Amino acid sequence: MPELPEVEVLVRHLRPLLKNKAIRSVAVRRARVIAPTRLGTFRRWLRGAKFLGVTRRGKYLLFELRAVGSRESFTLLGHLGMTGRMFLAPKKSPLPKHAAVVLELGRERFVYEDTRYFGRLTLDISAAEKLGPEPFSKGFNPPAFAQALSRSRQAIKVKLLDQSLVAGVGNIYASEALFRARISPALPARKLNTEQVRRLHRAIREALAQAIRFGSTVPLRFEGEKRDGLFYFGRDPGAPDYYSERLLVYDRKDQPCVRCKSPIKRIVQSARSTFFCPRCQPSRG
DNA sequence: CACCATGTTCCTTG
DNA sequence: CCAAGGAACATGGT
Repeated sequence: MPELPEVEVLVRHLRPLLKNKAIRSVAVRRARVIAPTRLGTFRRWLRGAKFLGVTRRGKYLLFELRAVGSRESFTLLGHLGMTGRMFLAPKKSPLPKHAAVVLELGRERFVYEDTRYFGRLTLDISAAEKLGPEPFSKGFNPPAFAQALSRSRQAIKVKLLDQSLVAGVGNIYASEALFRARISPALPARKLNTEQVRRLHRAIREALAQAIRFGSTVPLRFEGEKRDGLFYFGRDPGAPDYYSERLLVYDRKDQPCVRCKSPIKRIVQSARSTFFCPRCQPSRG
């Protein structure tokens, strides 16, 4: 369930639930997800520590914690990879098959589960320090964006996945932003003109903001077992299905473009699917 | 069996 | 040193 909007919605959900809760015990069921932190180190730092807050940077979750009797706080870094989930569940509730880390909080437990184990929950925060600007920050502006694009011959769609360019855009919202900006995903990054850079800058913000708004509005079930193609969160049974109105091009191969009715095309770039409308997003023009 | 999947990192090549 | 491409990681759905 990754990409910035999903992480943002999750962080807003977890923040009040975790605030001031202390970790009574730590269970690491899959050591790879805490790497490169060692098991002993991980347990020593977390056991007894209290959650002060939760924030987001790109697709990362930053848990601020403080050890008992200490005035210094430290950061636990989370990432959901492709299939990660983080949620609170009642104490002794059945653990999912791929529960990777479980933190006992008293009446409740914090569960990080991840089917493919591509995600992380670690004390090594170096990955988050290499990220580019947050999409809603002043640091992400058209001139700086243009400058960053100007040195790359890569297709703009591929370049958007580079987290040092702008943090948080993933495979879904890269296609969505390019559709909104009416720019071909195959256009080399350095070929975008000033107007296109402006449109793309705006489209990225709009695609992400709209998704956050959507995720904040719809009832979500964070501990869900199954993905539902909606937010990749679980959803309450019977909740209305807004999926058809949510994503404009992603996963819509052969379906009519919402703007011009031409069939949406799927291409592969750097071994990943890209969806676009060949008429609204022409290679030239 | 084949192909697909929301991500990042490491290794190689130019 | 840098940019770019591809494999690897691990599991499940269709």
